Amino acid sequence: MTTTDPLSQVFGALADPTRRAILARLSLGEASVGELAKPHEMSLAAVSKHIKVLESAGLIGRKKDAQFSYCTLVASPLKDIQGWLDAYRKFWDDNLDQFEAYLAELQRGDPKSKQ
Amino acid sequence: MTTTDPLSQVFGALADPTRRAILARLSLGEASVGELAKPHEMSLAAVSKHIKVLESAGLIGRKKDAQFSYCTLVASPLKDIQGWLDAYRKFWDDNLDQFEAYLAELQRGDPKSKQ
DNA sequence: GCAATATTTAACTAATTAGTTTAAAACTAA
DNA sequence: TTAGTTTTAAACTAATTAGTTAAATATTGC
Repeated sequence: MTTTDPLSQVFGALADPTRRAILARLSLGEASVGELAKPHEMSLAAVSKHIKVLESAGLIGRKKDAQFSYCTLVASPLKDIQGWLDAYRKFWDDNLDQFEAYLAELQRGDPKSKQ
Repeated sequence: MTTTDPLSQVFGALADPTRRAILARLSLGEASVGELAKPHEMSLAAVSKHIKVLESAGLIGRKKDAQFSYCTLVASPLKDIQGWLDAYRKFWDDNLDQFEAYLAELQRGDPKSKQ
């Protein structure tokens, strides 16, 4: 990810299981860096860096309280990904597939489709 | 992306604007490596590598014909991403927000929601 | 002020990535 | 067979990434 366009940053941030696990944890509610680090086997500093990547991508927000840094999920970049995906949904959406098959049948004049 | 889990591979493949442009082109129909490379300023070899990354992630399929290699979009990994995203949709989907608010109102017995 | 806690930064290493140019491979057509 | 076309592979460089440990920073409570 040499480029810095926002979508690449978000996709890049999600391209790591530790970071996705952090987001999954945050979907249950805010947590401090230490709490987020606990389930992972790497050092706290490593998790701190992962959190920074997520923060740079806009996927988490932070609130400092005393010596703690509380993280919260920010979903808007995920919505952007959803928007990008929308252009491709027609390639896998079963309902749409069926609809297209139905249209194709109509064009062929296949009698099965007429009842 | 040191890890090799499929979701990380797909997210990683999408974390590059050249590769997303290639997918966008393929959404219009199959194309050879040369055709895919034409709009990009980098060398053909570089585009060939990008295509390989997309192929490894399962996002494109290939069909060899004479000296040409024709690429096609394979959308199933995008469907997997959609599935992953689904867990987070509630954090940004306005309709769902409204639906939840509606449910909450029902539970409260708020008279406004009853007609 | 001092000790303890929470987090980040610095310095470093090893691996990966994205690109280059050049060469090789596979095929076509004359 | 030879020349041209398409694509991939090899060898290389420069930059980035993911991790480490150790030190620094910031805050609390005594």
